[in-house]
Amino acid sequence: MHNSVTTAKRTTALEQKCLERGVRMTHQRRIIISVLSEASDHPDAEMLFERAKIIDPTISIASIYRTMKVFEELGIVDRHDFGGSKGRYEEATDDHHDHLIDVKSGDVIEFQSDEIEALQRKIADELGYRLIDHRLELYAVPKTTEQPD
Amino acid sequence: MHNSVTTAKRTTALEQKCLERGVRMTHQRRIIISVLSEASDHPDAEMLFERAKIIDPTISIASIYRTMKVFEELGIVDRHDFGGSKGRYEEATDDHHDHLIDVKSGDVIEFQSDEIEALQRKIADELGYRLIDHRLELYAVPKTTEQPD
DNA sequence: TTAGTTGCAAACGATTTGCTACTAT
DNA sequence: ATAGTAGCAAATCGTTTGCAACTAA
Repeated sequence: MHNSVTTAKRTTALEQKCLERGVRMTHQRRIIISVLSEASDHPDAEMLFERAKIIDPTISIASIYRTMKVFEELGIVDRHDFGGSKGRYEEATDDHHDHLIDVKSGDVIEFQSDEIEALQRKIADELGYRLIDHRLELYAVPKTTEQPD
Repeated sequence: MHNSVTTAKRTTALEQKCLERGVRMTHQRRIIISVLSEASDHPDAEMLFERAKIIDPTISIASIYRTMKVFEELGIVDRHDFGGSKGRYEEATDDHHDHLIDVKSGDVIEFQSDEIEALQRKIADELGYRLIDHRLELYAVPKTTEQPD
């Protein structure tokens, strides 16, 4: 009968945003939206492709790439690269955050620091610039895992 | 036996570092070192290739890529991507710095902030991690150039 | 109805690599 | 002498695109 209320709501919100901008809500896009909303690990295109194929094995990798591009433009997806060669995606949220990459496990942890944001604005300002965007990634190892070299 | 003293010294220092690690100092590598040491604009592989060809037109792009990889491993070159699709290189310096990218002109400005460095370490620490490395890029527009949209 | 979207396969741009001929040590 | 390196061209990898067949609006 009713699925998870939150999931239903969220999906509708994204579909809404697509329709508003004249972007059609296709079968494939609905699948991709559901894959994205279930992911918390910043998947790359191939991971999205694999997960989408579970739902509909006829979907193509081209649709993943095309849809990610459309969604990026709609502002409902953010793309990162985290140093690797492939792009990685996450559903955009209203709150800005940066990433800490656990270099042992590959895990990505999101964090937020108003202090850093303010400092960045201040630095740009002092250099005579107005900050438009930024990218901050911390590469780190867990303290508990730490071993003597 | 002394050319420009500073250039000679620096080149020697890099050559030294290569020899120490069993990396041969070839004609092409010497050229690439000189191109690098003259660049202050974070050139990509193709730019390095063009500049190297002025000195010796027989050099190949493969040597640029191979040498950059070797130099990266030797720690005498840093590679960035600054959001574009191609890697961009700079001679490594002892002092750490981050980059502000002027999105109007494409210029890259280097800056240094102990405050930001400290804050990053603190954030990692609070998340239970020890900071290994980081990447910070500010994308900004000049205040003076600023126009009403 | 028709403009937007799909899957496919070919094209792409940046980078890497196998090979055979050199060259620094 | 010989291990490392060069240039060349072909290969690879992630991503994009032209096209003809569909499909949401």
